Amino acid sequence: MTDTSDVQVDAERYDPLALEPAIAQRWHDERTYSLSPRPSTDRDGQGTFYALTMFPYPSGDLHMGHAEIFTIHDALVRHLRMSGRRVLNPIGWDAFGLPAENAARNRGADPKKWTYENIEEQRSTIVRLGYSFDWDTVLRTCDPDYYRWTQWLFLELFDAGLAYRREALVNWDPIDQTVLANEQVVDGRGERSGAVVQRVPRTQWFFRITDYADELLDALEAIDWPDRVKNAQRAWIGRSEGAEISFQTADPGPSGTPEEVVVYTTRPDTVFGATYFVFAPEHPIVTARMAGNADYDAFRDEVSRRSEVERVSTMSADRGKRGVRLDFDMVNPFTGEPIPAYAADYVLMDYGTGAIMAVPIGDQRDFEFATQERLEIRPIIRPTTQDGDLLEELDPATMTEAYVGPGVMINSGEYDGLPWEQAKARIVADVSAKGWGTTRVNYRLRDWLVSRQRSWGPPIPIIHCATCGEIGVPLSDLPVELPGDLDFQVQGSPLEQHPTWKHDVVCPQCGGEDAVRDVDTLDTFVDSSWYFLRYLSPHDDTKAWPKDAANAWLPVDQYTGGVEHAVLHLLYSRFVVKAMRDRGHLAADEPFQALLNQGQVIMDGASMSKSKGNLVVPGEITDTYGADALRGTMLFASAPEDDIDWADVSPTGMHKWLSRVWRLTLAQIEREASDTAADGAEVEALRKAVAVAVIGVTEDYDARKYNTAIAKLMSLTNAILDATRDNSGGETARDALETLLTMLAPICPFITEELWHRLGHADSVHDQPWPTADASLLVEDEVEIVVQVNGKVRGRITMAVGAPQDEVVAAATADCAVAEHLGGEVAKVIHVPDKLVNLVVKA
RNA sequence: GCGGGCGUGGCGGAGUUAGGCAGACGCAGGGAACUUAAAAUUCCCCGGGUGAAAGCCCGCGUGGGUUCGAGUCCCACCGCCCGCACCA
Repeated sequence: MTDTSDVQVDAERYDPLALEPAIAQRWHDERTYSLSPRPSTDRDGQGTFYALTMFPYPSGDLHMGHAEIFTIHDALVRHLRMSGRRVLNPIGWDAFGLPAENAARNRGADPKKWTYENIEEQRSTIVRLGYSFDWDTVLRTCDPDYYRWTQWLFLELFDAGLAYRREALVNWDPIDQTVLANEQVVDGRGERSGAVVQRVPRTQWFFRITDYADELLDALEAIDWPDRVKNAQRAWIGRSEGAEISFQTADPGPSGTPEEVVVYTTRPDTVFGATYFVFAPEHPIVTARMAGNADYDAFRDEVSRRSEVERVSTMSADRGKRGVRLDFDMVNPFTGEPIPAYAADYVLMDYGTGAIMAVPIGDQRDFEFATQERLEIRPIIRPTTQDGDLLEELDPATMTEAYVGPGVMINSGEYDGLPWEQAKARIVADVSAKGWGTTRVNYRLRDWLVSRQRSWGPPIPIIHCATCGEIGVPLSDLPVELPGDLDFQVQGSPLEQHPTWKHDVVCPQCGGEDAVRDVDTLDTFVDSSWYFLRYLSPHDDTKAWPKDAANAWLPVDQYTGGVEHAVLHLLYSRFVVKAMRDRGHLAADEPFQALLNQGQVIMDGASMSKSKGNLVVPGEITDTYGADALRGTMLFASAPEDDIDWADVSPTGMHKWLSRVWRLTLAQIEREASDTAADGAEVEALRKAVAVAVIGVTEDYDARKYNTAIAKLMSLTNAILDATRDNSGGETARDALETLLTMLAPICPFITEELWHRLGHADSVHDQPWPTADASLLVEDEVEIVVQVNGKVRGRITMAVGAPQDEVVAAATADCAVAEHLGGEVAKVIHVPDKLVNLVVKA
């Protein structure tokens, strides 16, 4: 700061730090942006807009990523309000989760206190940055009056048969003694402990999201989301069409009759090439037959324990496959031949049926395993071109990879000579006719594992009764509250090891005392899968949300957030909405109609982190240049979807521009106060500049292109400067400034509010209607026409609007600069009226 | 490997929806005015080559194609980024 004590300053300097905090606090304390009437009482969807931003996780103060998402979102929201929409713009916190528990475990913190302190810190930063949230709708997923309804949601799904318990292989961290979510496993190791994660069987709760696989896939067509997110969900769901075919064991087996084993295949046409058979190592038929075989147990244990690490650490193509020959054969139903059975790590128990017919000629994985184990590779297809012309026969002795192209069947009995698509259809039909199998659709998507051996989450509201089994806690007993005296220093789950919590219960159905609470909590993604519904009535203690309000407000019109949730939160929320729709609690098919993925804020090409020493926090920028400059800098840097490298941007430049706006406005007020305000010679140019700016900036706001909107506002600022350079400027200059402030308000809410008041307005700039342009100012009598010769620009001429082609050509050929290039006869003329004329000359 | 996206000045980026003046707007840099000086502010220059200048030539990853005309459309290739990854 310069020392101004002995310098006479003409005008007050722009000092955002002096004016922003008071305005920010007033907006918060007076609930300036609360929606009234409340959404829960609103019955009319007309003119309403539900703007949602992914709620923050309170792991510390706000970081630059939060500032980016909120800044984009707030510009959208403030613009919509000025355009006359009633906007629901809620905020809350995704407040359950692992970091609070880790803070408790490592530092002895109380997770509740730790969480609420972080929330308060984030809240004050959000307020300071001027984000216009509705402070009446605040929710925290760790509040009992929120998770009460998360538990209700669980019980709804339980009643519907969509929540169930079964044994599954889960990620087990042997150091922390706990199950980890997939996203907590990085490169096969526990995110926190660094231990190699094991796959262990455990009985867990699941949501039956696979019931909705088809709808989750098909309904993507109708929502306005970025393609990369839709594609990620399509890949995650992974629909494939094929057939199930039943094979039999070659021997009678324990029961005296051959056992049936069903395989799934997308290439039933290649069944004659199935020269061996592979089971997943955990397949029940194999484990039954290999029981007591210590070598096999060792093999199976090693495969299941190491598979996760290998999956991420090695390219699949480079990795050898591990398998063992089993002591029995299977029979290929089409050839009647016995084929050897194997168990191998490349067949997964939880996809398809956990067993495959192996066709080395036509499947790369089978080809690799067959080569490795010296198994027969039988050609059953002769390659053809796409058009069906025969190519050379395959020679297994010299092949280096499986053949997956088109062809006609050979060595395939009655199907010989058929093109492969026809063979596929015939074989599928015959499989059904003979009772050997059926067509089948399979999904990569697995059911959603929701239970966690954690203690900072909603307890699963189930009581296990020795007599009645799994019984839901009655609604009147919700919430099942977390005890306040958990000991986070214990090994394993504090909730499970609490002295009384688990056993202090009777069966709600039979009243029996031989009952215990479920000691697991729900995944934090369950909390966030429905919070956008709770925003409609966050304090209602009679229901999770009002159905009619949900029908009026859903789907969310615009959802803004990071792409890291492409297949987790965004898929889970879609499932929950569809399930709740089918339970009759709401009408919408989808939670989020439109999605905007903002880019990341990085530093010097790398993601920011404390350990890299490249961390910039919003507070640092706000304390130097103010919130307006931070917001403007972020929006000006690039389109919302693109990453921002903070090393490349300039809050100084933004501050300089805002200072210029400040000075121009104060100069206008000065002129008006001294009665010298009169428009100068540039008045027409300024009026036109305003009209051009209004049209362009409005288009940019509608397209969410805030970077170019700011560029146009800067141009308008320059036009005002030019028009008032001689200290002239009356009505027109005031109008231009007011238009500028109005259109800048969604981006820089503080300086615009302050200057708006200084210009003599008692109301808020944020309550002004969005400006419209006087289009008549843009009607011209003359236009500049670009003259090209053979497509190259050679000159420009000024013509009357609507000038006919012959006049334009005459003027163009008369232009000396153009004439120079007219070496020959004009063979052709391309005339785009009022824009361009291209004279084509023969060489 | 499969799927998706992106390549424009020293830098961030405009322009790509609909083919029609490439480099808007800014940052960084250079010069000037004002000032005792500095800061602040204001003005000028700022893709490469050539030229005193006007201008001319080249230029949007590379190579082709379509077109009167291509950063924009089509084909091939190169590079980078992001998903998924033994899913039968």
